Amino acid sequence: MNLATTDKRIRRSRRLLREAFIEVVSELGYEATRVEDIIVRADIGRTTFYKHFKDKRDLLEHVADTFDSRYKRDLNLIISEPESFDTQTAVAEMFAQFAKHDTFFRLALNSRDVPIFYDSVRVAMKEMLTGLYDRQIIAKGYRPTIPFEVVVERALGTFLALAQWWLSDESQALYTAEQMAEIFYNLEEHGWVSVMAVDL
Amino acid sequence: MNLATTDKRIRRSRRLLREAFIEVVSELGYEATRVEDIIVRADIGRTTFYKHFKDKRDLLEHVADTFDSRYKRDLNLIISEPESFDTQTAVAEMFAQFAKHDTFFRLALNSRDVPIFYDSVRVAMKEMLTGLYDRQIIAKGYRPTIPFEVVVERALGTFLALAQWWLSDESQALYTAEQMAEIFYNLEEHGWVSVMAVDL
DNA sequence: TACACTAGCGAACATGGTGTTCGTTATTGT
DNA sequence: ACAATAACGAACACCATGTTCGCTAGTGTA
Repeated sequence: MNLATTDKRIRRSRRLLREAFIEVVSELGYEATRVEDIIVRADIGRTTFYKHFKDKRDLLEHVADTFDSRYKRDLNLIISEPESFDTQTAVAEMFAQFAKHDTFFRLALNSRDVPIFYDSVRVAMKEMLTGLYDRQIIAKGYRPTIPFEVVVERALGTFLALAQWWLSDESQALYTAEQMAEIFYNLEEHGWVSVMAVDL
Repeated sequence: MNLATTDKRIRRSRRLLREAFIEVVSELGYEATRVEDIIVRADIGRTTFYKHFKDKRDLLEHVADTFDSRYKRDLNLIISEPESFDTQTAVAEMFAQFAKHDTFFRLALNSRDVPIFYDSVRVAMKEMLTGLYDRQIIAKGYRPTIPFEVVVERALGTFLALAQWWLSDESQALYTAEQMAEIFYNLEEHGWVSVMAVDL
């Protein structure tokens, strides 16, 4: 796909198409979105669209790749830094990334209509959590009685459920990324009762 | 949709279309499948297809509904029985249902290409868990500090991760449905460390 | 069994989105 | 300044969709 073109016109066209794609798909859903809708929104000629992309699917993958490389770069920085060996700090950084690219993540998590987005996010987050739990298990000499895979899948489910809720509505205003990480930590470490208060 | 028609021809046509749908979509994937492919495989006239279904999506939903009604009946019986007020017993019954209809559930949990199958299972399980957690929260006077919705979504993630693992490979031989329910209970109640042993 | 009903059928058709071609104009990198 | 080429719009062929119509064949019921 040769992303790093020098020609301004090419970069501009692709950027406009990416932006229009996210907008229109957010409104209509992937299936219902037509190429026509995208190029009208982007104010780009029909010919130009097909010069860059084979079809709607091709653009979808391009958009997914673009976002992937954007937050994966940041996330990889997080893993490599020594202070992120603390789980809570690392998870807080993950939530911060979600807030930073919230348009994309909101689309990815909410519409099961665009499975590629959801999957790519899922895979990236799973890698993160796998690394984090791996460290803890080694550090503390734990030995899983059920497959490690299942422990991670479960933590991933928790993380994505929290993230989805955090991005929806206006709940980002209620909790900071650090507070979300704390909730995640409590749920994982102490079970669901840890997020319950008791009425007298 | 009036599923229980008396006319043999109607039942036959719909059955042939359901069967053809599953076959063709398995081979080509949902997106790439055309109505043309389905009616050729089913050996059904074009007119007949559109007499029964609005479009490809409509048939998809009909197929999902058909599978749904096969296991939902059993699950609804579980909720209504008094002994299932105990969470662990109810969850064990849910695992037992997965084992009973394992062909369908294995398909639904693994196939990402036909999200509606996965979704319908997800929705059914979510209803179950919502009922169970609702009871516990009321019984113990708990007051959630994060949305009840998120607690349930998280439990659902745990349940589905365990179920998917249990159905795959031959791990059904390793644990019984009751033991899986115990693992689920420990994870939910006491956190992930509860399924870890410690090396000396 | 007879008969009214209607599902299934194929052929033909309108519709609408897809992806391509071509000659012209505008913008870019060097 | 200029050669290269991206963007453009209009026109087009193509193909899957979904509908219409007159006819045939299978079905439930009396």
